[in-house]
Amino acid sequence: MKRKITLKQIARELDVSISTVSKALSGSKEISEDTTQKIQAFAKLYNYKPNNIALSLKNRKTKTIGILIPEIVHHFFSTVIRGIELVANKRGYNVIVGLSNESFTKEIINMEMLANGSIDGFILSISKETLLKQDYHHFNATINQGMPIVMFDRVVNEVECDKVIVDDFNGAVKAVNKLIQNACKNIALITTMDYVSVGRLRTQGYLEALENNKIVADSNLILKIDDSLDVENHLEILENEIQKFFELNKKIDGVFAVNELYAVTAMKVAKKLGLSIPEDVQVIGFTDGVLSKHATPTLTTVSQHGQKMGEQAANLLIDRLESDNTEYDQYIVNNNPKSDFIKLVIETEIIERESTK
Amino acid sequence: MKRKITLKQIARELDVSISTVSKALSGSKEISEDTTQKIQAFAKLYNYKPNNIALSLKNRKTKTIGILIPEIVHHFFSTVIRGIELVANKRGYNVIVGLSNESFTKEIINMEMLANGSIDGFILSISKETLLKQDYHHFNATINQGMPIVMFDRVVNEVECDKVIVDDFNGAVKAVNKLIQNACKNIALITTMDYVSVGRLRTQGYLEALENNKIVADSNLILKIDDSLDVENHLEILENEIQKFFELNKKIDGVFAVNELYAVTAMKVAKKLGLSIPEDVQVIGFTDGVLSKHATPTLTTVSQHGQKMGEQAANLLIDRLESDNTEYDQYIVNNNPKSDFIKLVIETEIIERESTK
DNA sequence: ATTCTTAGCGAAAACGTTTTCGTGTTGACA
DNA sequence: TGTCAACACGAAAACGTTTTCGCTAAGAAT
Repeated sequence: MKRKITLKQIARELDVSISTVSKALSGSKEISEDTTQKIQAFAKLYNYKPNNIALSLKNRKTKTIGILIPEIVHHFFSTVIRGIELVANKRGYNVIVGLSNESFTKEIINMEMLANGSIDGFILSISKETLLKQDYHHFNATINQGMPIVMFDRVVNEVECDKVIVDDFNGAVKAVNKLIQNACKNIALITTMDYVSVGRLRTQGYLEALENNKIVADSNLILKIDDSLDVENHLEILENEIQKFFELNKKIDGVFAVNELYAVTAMKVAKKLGLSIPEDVQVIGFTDGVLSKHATPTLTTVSQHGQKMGEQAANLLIDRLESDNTEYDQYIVNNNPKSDFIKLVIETEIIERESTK
Repeated sequence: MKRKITLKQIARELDVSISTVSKALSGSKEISEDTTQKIQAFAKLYNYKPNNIALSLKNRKTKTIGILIPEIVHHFFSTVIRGIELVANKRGYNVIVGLSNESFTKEIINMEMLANGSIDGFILSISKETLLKQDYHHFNATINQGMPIVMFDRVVNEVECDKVIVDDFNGAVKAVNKLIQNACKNIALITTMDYVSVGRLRTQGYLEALENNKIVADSNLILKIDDSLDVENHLEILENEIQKFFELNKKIDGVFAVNELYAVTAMKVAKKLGLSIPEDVQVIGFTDGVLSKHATPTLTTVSQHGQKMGEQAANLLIDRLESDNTEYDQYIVNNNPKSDFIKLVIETEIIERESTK
């Protein structure tokens, strides 16, 4: 087994100095043609590649991006990672992943583990617990140490940094508008109980669309699911809740759900109750994941373009990293309220499938 | 903005030497109580944390694991990552992710990007293209440089390293046995065309189970899908193929599919043809993903325990990294054919749901 | 009074780079 | 013959650590 070769070894072997080797390999014209040839050949033979860690230390940049997300077994988040990895790789960066598992503490631990030189900047989405606690000091502390952050999806005004969000509000408006255009008269909303997250914006969009169309919102038509409990593993509970909801509101002819799980479950229940989709009830769900594509009938959704979000976030971060750093420091030093942090809004798109007419 | 503070700065500020600061912070009893107190207080005040890159360079280990997988928007792979991240974090390691996107070249590029000091070892699953090419030199080259690799799921005998695999063969046997016990007489197999991957083992398991039960395999009951084309985005093609298959083989009363997509599509088609599940046809799919859980009816599956695979793989790798390295080097140097590389087999489990009786 | 310990600290090397600044040799030119 | 430029290369610093070794001074032991 031959360990990776270093400049020093090449130098010793070829009886020149380390500096000469370094220069020869970078093609400096300070070194004679002869020596350069010899050194390059030798290096190639032994497959010399500069040690990244040494470079990182010297350059004080790691060419690595830290991703910190609540969960990875999740269609949306994994598409975002794919987007980030795509442009990161293209631009010469690596990607290191940390999972907060929706926990405040794990989020902090992960940040501290990475913020000590391992990465050049963060791309993250805030954990539920952090959103509940409304404690964002760790983000600000990181930024104050000169490490840029780009937040996506679950963002927060209290932290000044670049952000990439999906237009939850207008996505919901579009969806509900579509149902209204499709002649739905009694549109139900299935949403989450906790109002901290993006769910709130989607609910607001629902209300806005109704109002715009001069429809009076009926609170009976709004079902709030307690998503603190682990729904994924207690599907019966979800199903029962939705079934009761349907039975209490027989007139429902349209459903807008804030995620695809609620949407497909609603379809399942509706079919069970003898309703046909889309004839009797039309359904639209937020988030375009695997479930939507393969449900029967296939589900019309509001796509969030996760991959695109990831790409944009990565570009934003790398642009910032590679722009003149003194500039960035200025922002921080001045604590300039109208500093030009960018907030990118990714437009949603309605993917029409069989669950709507 | 205050950049992260270093030992040197603390030393200068407190008018001691760098070594003294380092020792004081690590609680060396070489330093007097007084000085230690003073230094520790100062360090805490300025939130000193040692620079990871410098430590990596000094210790010649990064405490980082490289994961290289074909795809991340994929339930199985993301559960594996979750498992890896879990134990990695617990044992003080970070996790850096590279995606090969099923491409041989991207796999190599990614490996080279990471193998130059950025990580201590790899956990990877081989890309389809690499399996087709049967070119594994990059794996062996990496191992020869002293960097351990743990392969999972898609492994290959040509590379000597630790491996974690799921028992595809027996998983398939179990599944088909279950169908037979449930009185299925004509069990169809829906598998993939390319015989390189794990699909082959599952097919063999199917055949074995039939034979064990003295059932003669009928080649008409085997449908091979060409998975070189992008099935996910051309569901109609898949659906049509399966429909034709069903129409040609009316006697089918059981289906074993090598992945959940094929299984749910089979269910969809069966229902369309007026067959009820599980009364007329029973279905079992390999891989327990989101689709299975939410299909109607819910799908009985062979679970691969992805998270567990990830955990085992991570433990294997970290054990190797932290065991006396000279030992490991021995294996490589001697190129010992019966060297104790470990091959862990994760047992599959049948998750019974509504698609079987 | 001399030697020996020991406590408390600093200097320096090492990890693997890149880069700046010297330095010695050669040949040309006056 | 002496001066100078150009060429080819090496020494050393720097990035931020840890650790080994050495040094000094004070007190203990002889």
